[in-house]
Order: sequence, then C-alpha cells, then structure tokens
Amino acid sequence: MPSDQTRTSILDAAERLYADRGFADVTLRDIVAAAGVNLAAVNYHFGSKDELIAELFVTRSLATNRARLNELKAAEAEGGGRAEIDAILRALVGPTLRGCLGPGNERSAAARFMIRASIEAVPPIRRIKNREIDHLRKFAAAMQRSLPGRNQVDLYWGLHFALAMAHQTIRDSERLTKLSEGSCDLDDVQGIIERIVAVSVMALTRREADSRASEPVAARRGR
Amino acid sequence: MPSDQTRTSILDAAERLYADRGFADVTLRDIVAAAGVNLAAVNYHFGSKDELIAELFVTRSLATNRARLNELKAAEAEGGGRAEIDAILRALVGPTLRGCLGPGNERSAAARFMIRASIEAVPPIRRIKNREIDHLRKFAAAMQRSLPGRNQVDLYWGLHFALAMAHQTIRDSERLTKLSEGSCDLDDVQGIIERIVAVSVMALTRREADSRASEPVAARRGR
DNA sequence: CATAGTTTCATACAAGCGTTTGAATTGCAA
DNA sequence: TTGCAATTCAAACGCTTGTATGAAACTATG
Repeated sequence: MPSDQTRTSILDAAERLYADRGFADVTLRDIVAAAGVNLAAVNYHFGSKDELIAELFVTRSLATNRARLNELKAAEAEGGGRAEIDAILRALVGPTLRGCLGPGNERSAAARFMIRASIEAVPPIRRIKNREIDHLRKFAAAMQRSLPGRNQVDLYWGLHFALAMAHQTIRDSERLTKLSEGSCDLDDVQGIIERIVAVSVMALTRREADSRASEPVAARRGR
Repeated sequence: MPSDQTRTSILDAAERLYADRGFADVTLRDIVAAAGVNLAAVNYHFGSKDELIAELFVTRSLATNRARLNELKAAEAEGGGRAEIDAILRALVGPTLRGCLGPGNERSAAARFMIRASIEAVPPIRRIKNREIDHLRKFAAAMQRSLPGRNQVDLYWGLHFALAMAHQTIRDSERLTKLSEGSCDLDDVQGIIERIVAVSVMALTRREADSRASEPVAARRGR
C-alpha cells in the first residue's frame, strides 16, 4: 500500500501555487520544488500535468457542490420541500464566498484554486466543467418551486446575476478595495453575502411589467 | 515615412487570435502566420511580445473608456449636470455589452479581445490596468451627484455589481445559454442592458434599513 | 538475508517559446 | 543611376517546458 505522502504533497503544493499565481505561470518544476519531491514524481503518480490539474479540480468541485447542496437541502427541509428564495440564493453563493473571502490571514488555497479554475479555464478543466450545468439546474428547479409564479427566463437571469456578483466580488475584490479606498469592507463576508442575496431577490421579485424597456428614461436612449 | 502595413496586419491578426483563443494559446508564430509577415517583424516593430499586447490593450482601452464617457457626458448634459442613475449605469455597461454581444455573425474582435484581457490578466496588461480605477471614479462621482443622499459605500457596491453582471454575461454567456436551454436570448443586447441597469438601480435605491442582516430569514441562517 | 515490487532520483530528450542576427531586399532622395 | 536608410527575411540562438528513461533506494514478504 502506498504511503501517499508524495502524492499529497504534490497536490497541496500544486493547489497552492495555482491559486497564488495562476495556471500559466506555474511549471511542474515549481510544483515539485515547493513539494520537495522529484520532478518525475508528477508523471509517475498522476500520468501528466493535465491529469494532476483535473484531479485537483474534480476533488474541489465535488466538495463545493456538496456544500451548496447541503445548504439547499437544509433550507428546503426547513420549509417542507419549498425553500425561501433568499435561502436558496444563500446556499448558492454562500459556500464559495465564505471560502474565498474573509479576514483569515491566508484564505483557503482550495477556494482560491477554484476561482482560478473558473477564471482561466485551462483545457483539462474546461473538459470537466460542463457537469456544473447539471448542478446549477438543481438550484434553478428549487427557485422555480420557491417562486412558482415567476417567468422561467427571469429565474435563469436571477441565478446568473447572483453568481456573477459573487464571482466578480471574489475575482476582483482588489479593484473594489482600491476604488472605494477601503471603505467597502471585504472582510465582512456575511454582509457581502446578504448584499448579493438581497439584490438577487429584488431582481427575481420585481414586478413583471418592466421586464423590457422598463423606465421611460431607459426607452429614450435605446440607440 | 513607414507604410505601417506590416504593423497593422500584426495588430489585426494578434487581436483576432487573442480574442479567439486567449493569450496562453497564441504564439508569435501563430500571429505572424495569420498576418502573413515574417517572425522577426514583431520584434522589429514592437520591441517584444509584451509591448505588442500592451499596445493593443491601451488602444482598445482608451476607445472603450471614451465611448463610456461620451454617453455619460451626454446624459449629464441632458440633465443639466446631473444624470439619472439609470442613464449613468447604461453609459457604464452599454458600450461593452453592445460590442461583445449581439446577433452579428462574428462579434468585434476588439471587444472580445478586451474581455480576454479582463479575464486572463496577463502581466503586461495588469501593469496598465490600474488606470481603470481613475476612469471608474468618474462614474462613482456621477452616481454620487445623481443620488446625493445615498451611502457612498452602497454606491461603490452598486457600481461593482453592475460591472459584475455585465462582465459575467459577456464572459459566460455560453453557460447561461446551456442552463436555460436557449430561452435566455443573448442576442437581445438592449434587453440585457436594461435588465442589468434595472437590477443595479434597484440595488442602489433600496431602502437604507436593510444594508445588513436584512430579512428575518436571512439573519436566521447566519452560520 | 534474499528478493521482488514499488517508489525515488538524476539526467536526458524533443519540442516549442521569444528573441537575435546579419544578410537580402526594398523605397526613396540626390 | 547611385547611395543610404528602412524594412524584410531565413536561420539560428538560448532557454524553458512537459515527458521519458534507467539506475538507485527503499519496503516488505518469504
């Protein structure tokens, strides 16, 4: 039975380096140096660089999806099969945001790795990523149960916008900090989650009438 | 005086290739092959690969910012120095969205290049990108004039969310299409703009009270 | 201890990268 | 046309990349 120690140090080092510097700037030699193992160990244990990346991504992807679904199930159980819309959205964006932001001196490498993966979309990851659609579909279904009267298209857009705000907040928190000169507190994760959830709920529950060419001012500058 | 023809074909080919395939997968040899020029021409005319990328980015960046500011000025002029908040947001997200989405058989390479740049953040671009903060500050100031009563932090978050929704819609339109099985119409650019503007306006004009721990349900699942 | 299987190691390899070189070619002024 | 600078070109450079190799070291069973 293998000790798995080399395997594990490679996975840890790779995840941390990819999280910190992105996929493009990290070579196998960087990884093995950080892991304190021999260069050939990567190909011996994983077959190739791409398979190493794929294993990292699959592992973390399953974990994140599990955390989100757990929150969703809990919310639906609490409501007898139908969760409140804000609870659904909180289950969608909460796990990732909590993982990637927050006052911890160094955030979880796992979460930052996933952000990188979602940003840089390197080939081995892109191949796996299509399964995420099925995962999101479960949230779309829950939202439909929660807001049975809503237009389905609006639900998709609301889901999309919620993910967009969460994602961009993680991705470009630096810009927001600079722009606001520090007045936007990115360590207040729960506050950020509630902000995103509140906006998404508003987007999802606004009146039907203004689904297009809403305000008079809007229609004026159509160009 | 140089004919500039080689220079121009390199710029065009590079922009198109980077837009299509990203920075990581495009080599100088790909570019010169597409441009029909010699390999050494890049270094002769631009000095280095990084300087070529930087020139592309600076050019397009200035153009986009100019388009946004033009719309902003027009909106402010129309309102006698104080634009409606929705007009400001439309000026912010409109130019980019119109450039990157839409029914055109092939979208503008320039716009898709800018999206790549904003996604992949290769070093020569990252160095330039900090100027964007100053550009966004003008929109923050306009928003403050438009909504003088609002908390400044809320304005920054609203600006941030508006850009997040626009950006993610461009970036990951494929996912939304798949998720909604085509029912979200990504060719209806003006509809998308109005959707984003409407949500952003709601985010910016919601009542002060719920800036944190808003709904009772929200407070319950704080974790 | 001996031996077979697993894991590590130093080293090499082919391929691709951005860049450089120096000679050919071009374009234009005198 | 001659002459000179600007431009183009084929070829090569040095370097880094992921991967492969075969020997050495380790581990555990008989």
